[in-house]
Amino acid sequence: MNDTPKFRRQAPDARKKDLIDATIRCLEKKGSDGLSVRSISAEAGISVGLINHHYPSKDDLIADAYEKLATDILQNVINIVAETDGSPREKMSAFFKAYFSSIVLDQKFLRIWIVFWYMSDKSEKVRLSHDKTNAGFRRQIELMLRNLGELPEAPDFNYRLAAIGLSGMLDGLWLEWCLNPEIFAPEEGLMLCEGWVDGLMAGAFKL
Amino acid sequence: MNDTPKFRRQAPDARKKDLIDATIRCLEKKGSDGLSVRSISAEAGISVGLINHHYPSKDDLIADAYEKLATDILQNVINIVAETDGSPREKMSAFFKAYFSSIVLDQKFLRIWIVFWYMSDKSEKVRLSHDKTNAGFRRQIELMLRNLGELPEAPDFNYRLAAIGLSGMLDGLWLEWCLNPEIFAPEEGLMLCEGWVDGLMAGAFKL
DNA sequence: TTTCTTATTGAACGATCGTTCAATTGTGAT
DNA sequence: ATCACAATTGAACGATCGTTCAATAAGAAA
Repeated sequence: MNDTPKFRRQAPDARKKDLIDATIRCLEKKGSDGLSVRSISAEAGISVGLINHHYPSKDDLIADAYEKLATDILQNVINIVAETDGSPREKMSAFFKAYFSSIVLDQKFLRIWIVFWYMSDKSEKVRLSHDKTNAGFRRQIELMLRNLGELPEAPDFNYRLAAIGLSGMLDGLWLEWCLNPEIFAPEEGLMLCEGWVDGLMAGAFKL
Repeated sequence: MNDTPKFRRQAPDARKKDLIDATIRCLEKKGSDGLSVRSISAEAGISVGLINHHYPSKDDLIADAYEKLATDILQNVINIVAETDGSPREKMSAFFKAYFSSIVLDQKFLRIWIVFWYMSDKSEKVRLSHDKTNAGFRRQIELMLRNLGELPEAPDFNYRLAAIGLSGMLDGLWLEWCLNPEIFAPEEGLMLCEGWVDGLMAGAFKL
């Protein structure tokens, strides 16, 4: 009679990938209102029950989505830096340019991040995803600063402390721009970070 | 027979103050789990219905609590700076010292702030409280930078841009320290900010 | 003491939440 | 073509949410 199937079966791994993507899309579009299993399953085009078939709880899905999105964003930036041939200083500039583009500087990301942070307070799983991705970001910053610091013309400075300062400034500017993009332009944020690194290389800080 | 009253009446203003305080205490203690009217009313020692008698909705109470807490914290810092006699540069240092003390740098505040940010996405009222208090913070930073810039030995720099850079660094370090206090010590954050201002006054940045 | 105002209570309501599970059905293996 | 497995469905459950509102009673005014 009716030979159009009511649903399509998928292998667990493929379905989980779909669910993760749907979760990210859902949080992008609806923010904290997109956090419910019904909202996510509607976005994924599947029934409510399927989420708990593939995940022990909603929190595990959120944690996976967190890790996927954060890793993707960082990887996008890293790829752009890797494609740039040049000195460590030029690579740092390439990093800033990518960071202050819509690859990172996008209000939808803060909208999602707030939900992740909110969930981190409730769920151990989400907090673990947070810690892992945060460490990856800081490691990347520190690596670039180390390459800078090993140049012959570079003054002595504390790599760890410099990485904290720079990622603090990056995070802070990202946060503030997302909270209110009218306060300053992305290029101004970029200029502030370039200036900070110039100051560092000129020995203006005692680190 | 029983002459101990079942409850004590309070004037609306006094009761609202109690509710605001209870909300802040509740969010401090329980984070996002302390957001419900039942949780808040239990903390305040009153019945569930009373909140909606004094506030049209829960969001209005949250917005009031946001504004109260943010204003109080900023005021505490301003008071300490005001008590400090000295040059604009010394006042800036007093500000940093207060900022990197538990007056501002306290994990419980981020826990509360995440709830506020989370609510900002849902409630226009909460977002207004956020915008207002954020502007007050930035205004204070810019004022101190202006006092610095008007010194005869100061180089020319853009006050607005400098305020964005400094408050970005302050916000970012606050956020990162609260997310994971083991990454760096408060004194290190203070040192980074002092170094940034020293660089600014030495003309290391082109702002 | 009596009256009147209104702050306060707490049960009730409808909505929504995450999760469960028996029934269904797509799909590859036989 | 048939079987067996398991991916998928969707109704149902109990918990919790914010809000409403009729009943109550505290406390000032008369």
